[in-house]
Amino acid sequence: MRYWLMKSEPDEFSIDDLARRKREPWSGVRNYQARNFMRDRMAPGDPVLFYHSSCAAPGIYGLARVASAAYPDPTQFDRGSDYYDAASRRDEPRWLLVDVAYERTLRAPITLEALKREPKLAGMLILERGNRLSITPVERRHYEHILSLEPAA
DNA sequence: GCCAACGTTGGC
DNA sequence: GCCAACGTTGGC
Repeated sequence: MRYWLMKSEPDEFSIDDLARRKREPWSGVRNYQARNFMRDRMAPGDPVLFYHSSCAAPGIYGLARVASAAYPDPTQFDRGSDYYDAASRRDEPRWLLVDVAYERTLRAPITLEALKREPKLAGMLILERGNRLSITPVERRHYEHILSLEPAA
């Protein structure tokens, strides 16, 4: 089992949206490294940290799980979609997605600011300078430490 | 295959 | 809105 962090802009799709939908095809990934993670490394059941980016308080807002194997992202063939890719062919799809299932919303978000303050999280990809990858693997010890930062119920 | 130009991401 | 960082594109 592997652990992951997946970014989403809450204006586009937030943890609350996922809570309503329960399960969502993670469409729109247009980066080869992120695609390869989904294709080669992700497996159903893998835990996911749901991260809000490009917002007032970026950080981890909830927990989810990978809910399918990778399969072709239909938006790449949809001319009306922002994610349309004219160069991708149906017989050889360039972009893939996985379904993501809602697990729960954190009692309080663990902000990027808070993550940066944790010496034990040094080396996490999300904290590395210039990292823009929308899907990153997370070490188990980092995942567990992050959960330990959640305020008690 | 190099690399400059360009586009995008995402924190601030 | 700015801009640093980084990925992609395309001319050569």
